[in-house]
Amino acid sequence: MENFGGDHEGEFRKLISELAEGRDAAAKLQMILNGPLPAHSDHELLLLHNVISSYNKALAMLNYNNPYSESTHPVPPGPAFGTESSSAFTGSPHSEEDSDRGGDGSRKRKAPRWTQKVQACHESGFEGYPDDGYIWRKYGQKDILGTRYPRGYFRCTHRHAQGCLATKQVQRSDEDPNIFNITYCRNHTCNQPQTGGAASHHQLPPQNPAESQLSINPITQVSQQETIHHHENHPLSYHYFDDFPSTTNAATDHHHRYGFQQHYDPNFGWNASSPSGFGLVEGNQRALFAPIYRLTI
DNA sequence: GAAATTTGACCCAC
DNA sequence: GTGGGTCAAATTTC
Repeated sequence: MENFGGDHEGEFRKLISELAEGRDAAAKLQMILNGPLPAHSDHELLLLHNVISSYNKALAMLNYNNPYSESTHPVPPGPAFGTESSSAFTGSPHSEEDSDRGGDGSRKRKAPRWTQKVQACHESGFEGYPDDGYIWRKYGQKDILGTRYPRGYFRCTHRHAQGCLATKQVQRSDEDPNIFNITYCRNHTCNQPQTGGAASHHQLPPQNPAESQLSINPITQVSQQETIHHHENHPLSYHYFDDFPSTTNAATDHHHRYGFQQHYDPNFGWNASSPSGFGLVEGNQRALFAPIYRLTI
């Protein structure tokens, strides 16, 4: 934001801080309204939803133009990018892979990573981590030192067919088993169906924030519920929660459309075998997810 | 039978 | 040497 040039860094940060506080407050209110207490009208929820969305968009705009951010494109992806995902695949998978291997053939890479914390708020005992619109295939699971829950390793199901190198790691939070830490690595380069499924309504594809910045869709962004953390070096850390109107129909439709499968693991929760661990909602159960993004490049 | 998951082994960075 | 990430064979599911 050009108005924050010169010596206005403090003002800029203060402005974002105020916006973030407002959004947090609205988010808390939304969580209450979405809680187990008697249902509130859709109109009320929609209004609140719009408030949060406005905060988010303001923050996104400010941050995008933030000259003080140490990250070139610090705004992480939002759940609403699903339908826009294909246009965001601008990265070169080969170059990423090359950089991953550091030129010496090493499997350990330093590809950009970004972490999404997803809170599964459930009323019925069902829990899981949200669909991000992509179909993942689990290729490993490991117990991580110092953590209570194992870490699951997923790769894009089109890895071989289309050479998509996107991977993600899913691990339950020690502090709150309802929170899943999902670390994405590499953007998708495949052409997975994103339209029509529940995913496109709830969760953005796991795009590297550094590359998805320019594809913000303010319309779909309205239906987000997430908390955003900035790059670890970024002075700001803001959150926003947005409604996750996971209707039963949407979830089951997605299930049928993509052959949705999940298995419950007592340690790991819902283990998704296909569309990326979406919190399957059955019957009249309603699930809310609050993703938390943190760029960890 | 095809596709996905599980799980032990292997490789590599620290 | 240790821990994290990936591979690949075995197993399971559809």
